Amino acid sequence: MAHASTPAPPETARASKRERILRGAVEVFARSGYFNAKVSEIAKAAGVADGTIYLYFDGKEDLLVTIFREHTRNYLQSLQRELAAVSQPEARLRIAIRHHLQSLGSDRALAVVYQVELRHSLKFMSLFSQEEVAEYLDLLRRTVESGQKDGLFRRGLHPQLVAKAIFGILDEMVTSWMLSEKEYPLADQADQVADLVLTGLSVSR
Amino acid sequence: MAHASTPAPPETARASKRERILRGAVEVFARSGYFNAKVSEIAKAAGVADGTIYLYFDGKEDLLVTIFREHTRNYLQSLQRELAAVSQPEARLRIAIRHHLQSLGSDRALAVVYQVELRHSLKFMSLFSQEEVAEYLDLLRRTVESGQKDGLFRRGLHPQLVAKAIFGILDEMVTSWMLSEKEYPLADQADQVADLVLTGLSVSR
Amino acid sequence: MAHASTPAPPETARASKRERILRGAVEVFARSGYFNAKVSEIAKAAGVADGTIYLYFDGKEDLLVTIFREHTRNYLQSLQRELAAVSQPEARLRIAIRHHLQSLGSDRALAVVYQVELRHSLKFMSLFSQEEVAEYLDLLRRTVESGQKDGLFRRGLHPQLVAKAIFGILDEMVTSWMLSEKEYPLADQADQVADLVLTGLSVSR
Amino acid sequence: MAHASTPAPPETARASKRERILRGAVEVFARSGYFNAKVSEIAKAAGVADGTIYLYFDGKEDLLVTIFREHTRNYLQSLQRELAAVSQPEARLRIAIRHHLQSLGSDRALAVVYQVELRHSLKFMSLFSQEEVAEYLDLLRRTVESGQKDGLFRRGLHPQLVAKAIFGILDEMVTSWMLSEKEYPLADQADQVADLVLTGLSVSR
DNA sequence: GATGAATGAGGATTCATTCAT
DNA sequence: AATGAATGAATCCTCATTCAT
Repeated sequence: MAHASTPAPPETARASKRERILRGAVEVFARSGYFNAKVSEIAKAAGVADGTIYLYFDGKEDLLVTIFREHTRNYLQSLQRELAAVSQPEARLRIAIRHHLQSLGSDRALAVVYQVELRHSLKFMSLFSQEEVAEYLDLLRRTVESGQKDGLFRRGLHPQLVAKAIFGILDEMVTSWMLSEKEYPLADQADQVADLVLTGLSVSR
Repeated sequence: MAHASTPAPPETARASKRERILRGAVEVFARSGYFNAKVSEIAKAAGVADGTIYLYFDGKEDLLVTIFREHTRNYLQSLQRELAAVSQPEARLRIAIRHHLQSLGSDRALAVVYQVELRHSLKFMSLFSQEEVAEYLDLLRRTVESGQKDGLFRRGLHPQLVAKAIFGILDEMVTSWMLSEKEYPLADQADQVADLVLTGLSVSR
Repeated sequence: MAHASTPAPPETARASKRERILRGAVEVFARSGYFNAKVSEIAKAAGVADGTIYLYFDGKEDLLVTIFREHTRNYLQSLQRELAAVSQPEARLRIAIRHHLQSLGSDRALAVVYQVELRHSLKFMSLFSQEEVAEYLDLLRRTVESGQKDGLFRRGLHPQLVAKAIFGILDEMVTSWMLSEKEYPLADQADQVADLVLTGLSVSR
Repeated sequence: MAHASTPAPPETARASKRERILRGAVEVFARSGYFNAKVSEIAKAAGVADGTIYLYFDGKEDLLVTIFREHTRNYLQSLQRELAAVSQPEARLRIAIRHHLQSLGSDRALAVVYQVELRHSLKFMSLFSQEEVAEYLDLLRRTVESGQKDGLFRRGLHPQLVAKAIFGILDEMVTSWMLSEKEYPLADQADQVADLVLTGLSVSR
């Protein structure tokens, strides 16, 4: 496609350089923490020169924001794909719960960035709770509401509160797993957690 | 009470200086974030010279650790005092939930330190999840267990998981409140949250 | 002598406090070096409060200057006392050489202060070469001159140069001993050094 | 000589930056003393940014050590070159004496660093008396020994002691010159000092 | 596009000195 | 006279970012 003569970083080389930098950042942030992470360390982990990072990103902070945005977007997209064909509220919650635990449980470094590094400051925390995460909470809330409307879930519980509670439970599970020295697979808890949540939501007979 | 003339920095002057420094640290950490907080800013907030901080603490990090330890200790002690005379598991959980939301809901700066600044690094996160917090989780777990044994709470739910879930829900409520731009009193949610939790635990009829 | 009622630091207590501070300073300077020595360390070594040092001295620098001045004065006085009854130039040089090596060889901490700490800066070096030390060099020079006049010492050697040479030799012997890990008595070299010097000065037959 | 266009900081630019920093350090150490010397002053003297110094050296202390090591190495190498073709012990000593006085006498700032700043602490003093300086003393000692074996120098004098004495005399001459306010050329004393030493060593007739 | 040498702002901490008691 | 808590000036070094090549 490129008929240029000289170097001509093919599309993919460029893409992979950007990805390598992001991956390097995830690993270095997870290992050292955002504030202690050195840009030069990230460059080394990515196999590029320090200055190269600034060709792709605005700086250290932009790396963190980008990691958050891209992973959250991917996360939401794949979740929505999985939910597309499922309308049953209970099943939808089970899928969401498993998806949450699987996504972060499959990449400890990414989990550390999500559970620890992204909460470095009020600024990031706000970022965290806006937009994408708000959308995620909304998705949970609507599912709860629809379950209540269908008479599947107990009414009387404020759907927004329930959505936050589910998020809080999942968040705590991930954090707890991430800090644990035992190496259990996080997704193994999906059924238990789903049982807990659905039991809590279930209509008493 | 002291009739002596000279003795100088009476017990309380010294104590209050220490407290002023800790309070200054809470406020500056909440405002600027731990890493961006300048020791000189804390000193100014406390009304002491920069160097004075080092007469009372080992450094910036020690301030954060001390804030955590002392508040958590106080928190646990006052909770245990409130629970001393209460044996009914439902009532105990209601008290714990309200206590949690009240403690952090009455001091936004402290809440920021707890929800954000203490989670700066894996190191602090670990600190956070050890000892005092572990004791707190344990208290919740034992209450759940005793409710299950008494037939008040649904069996089949793993008590440790339930304890984590309760903690996760509370944690999320505090974070959500802390980040919210609305100024609602956090403790007002105590009943709702307690209902949510107790409903989830209740034995179906 | 003091009929005062209360504390009444008797003459000697005061004197000894001053001496204790100076001795503490010699030891701490020798151990840590002048710049790394902390005033509070000296106070501790002397068994007084930090502030007390400032009742007796103008500060850290004054301590070093005072140590130098007082020891050098004592040194010169005792040397002059020993030389008072001796007129023979050879004997006078032998006495001076032994006296030099004995004085510093009997107190390694003091030797360190003299050979190392006093040479911290051009300012101290100048102090070192002025006044008392100049007087010492002069004493050596006059002895050499008188030996030459008497025909005991070879003429043709510039007396001032010889005096500096003798001082240089002695200085090097002290430094070498001070740095040596072996624990030989420095004064044992007095005769050898004196032989060396006197041989060099002796008239060829 | 280099026809390449881009390669950037040519060997010499880099080398000269390093040299400029070292020279700046010599001057600032001589002017202010090691402890009072500010790294930023050295950077200014060298015409580089503060941080640049840390690209070439480990820190302030490393600068002092490097100055010492490199100058001493150069000194010894040029001395050995001068002595290579000279076997006569008297001539060898004359050359060594002149070389010593010339080297330090041609650079007052360097002399200050050698005579004053390097003796800041026992640690540096030890450095000073190890390795290179030990090699220098050895060279003097062997020359004395060989003169004694040849019957040129008086026996009965301990060669090691004589070597130290020569070093002490030279050291004192340099210090004395360095502190003097008169601006006499130090090397002018070479013959006088050599006469003094050789006279002292000469066999009586 | 890529490099990496150079920059220089920024801050935690130490410690000599003061002074109220 | 003695204390020692308090002060606050002073500086080394790090590291995110730039830009000439």
